[in-house]
Amino acid sequence: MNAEAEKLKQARDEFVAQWGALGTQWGINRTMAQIHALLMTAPQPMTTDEVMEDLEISRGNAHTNLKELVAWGLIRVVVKKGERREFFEAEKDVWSIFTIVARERKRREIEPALAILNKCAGESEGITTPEGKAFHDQMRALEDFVSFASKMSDRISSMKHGLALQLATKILG
Amino acid sequence: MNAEAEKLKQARDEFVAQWGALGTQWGINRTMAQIHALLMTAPQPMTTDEVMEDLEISRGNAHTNLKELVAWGLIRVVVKKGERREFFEAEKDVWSIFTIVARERKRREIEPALAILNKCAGESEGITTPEGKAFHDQMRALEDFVSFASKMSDRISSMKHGLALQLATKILG
DNA sequence: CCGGTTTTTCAGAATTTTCTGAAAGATCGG
DNA sequence: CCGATCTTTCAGAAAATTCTGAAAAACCGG
Repeated sequence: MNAEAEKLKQARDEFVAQWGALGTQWGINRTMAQIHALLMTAPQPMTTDEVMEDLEISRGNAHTNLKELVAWGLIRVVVKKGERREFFEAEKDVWSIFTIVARERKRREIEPALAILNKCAGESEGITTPEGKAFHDQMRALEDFVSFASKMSDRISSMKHGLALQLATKILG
Repeated sequence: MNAEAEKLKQARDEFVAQWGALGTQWGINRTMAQIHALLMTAPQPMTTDEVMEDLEISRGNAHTNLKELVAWGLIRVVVKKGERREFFEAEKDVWSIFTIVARERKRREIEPALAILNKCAGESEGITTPEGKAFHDQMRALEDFVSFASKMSDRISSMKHGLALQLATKILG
């Protein structure tokens, strides 16, 4: 292997390792983040066995996390002519990745929060004590804000990349 | 205890329990989220012992998570005249809570990501193979996007609540 | 300084999450 | 239908995280 290929391999390995460590912070498990990093920087779609070998993980682990990434929509299954094995390929466009992650986070973080707030606000509706009133108001304030954030997230995610950028320019400018 | 107080207690207990469960999804530990929920809905600042008793947790656990919440800025220490014990009080304003969480998430999620991307982009600079070029481009694209998101987050967080709402109206309208 | 109170720390226990490896299930060409 | 290949599942192992409880440290009025 020549010097350039060696340098590339090193940089890529580092990216995969570090991205995996970072995944933990994001509430995503290490392996899933590593596979994602690996596929995002793979020149070709990869098989389960290649992923296993590259990351030195078990088949079960590779399989589960590959399917999870497919469920998120961050990677796709690719079938090749004359090949029975499945190949996996990552979405590489950053705006697409962003909208996918935003959608998933909304589903897992925003929507359950809204449900709780709405329920608690409802249950404390009409209580006449000062404490009850304060609690109710606090729930409503949180609910309003979260609901508002949810709508913003939808709106931005549904924009085309260019349009979002244009909006951003206005905000940053 | 009368019916209204009972109803309130139930609603609040549910909020604390559910918010705690939700915390897990957010990458925050259950106890920390529960304490936060408890203090956000407390009519008065609370002591460590009150928090312990209310959530049925150990002193060590209560202490560690209270201090962690103080470090985040989500709660404050309050000293009362003639009292040696510390009391804790939560920030209740939703916009303040949002900016604190946004700032912390940026620090823990965005900044480390930027560092990795920048390093890997640098290391792969100037590699002439097609794979090397593709890797470098991917790193730069990710870096640009994350850096951009970081700036947006700063800009929005530093707005006054009213101004943010005004901007939001423009986006949603 | 003393005795009482409150805060802090941390080793080991408990719990939760993730991973392995092997077995079972599916798919396919012949 | 068979044998080969690939995919899926899952019980138990391993690892990571969180919690307890008790001891140590800090603090304070007198």
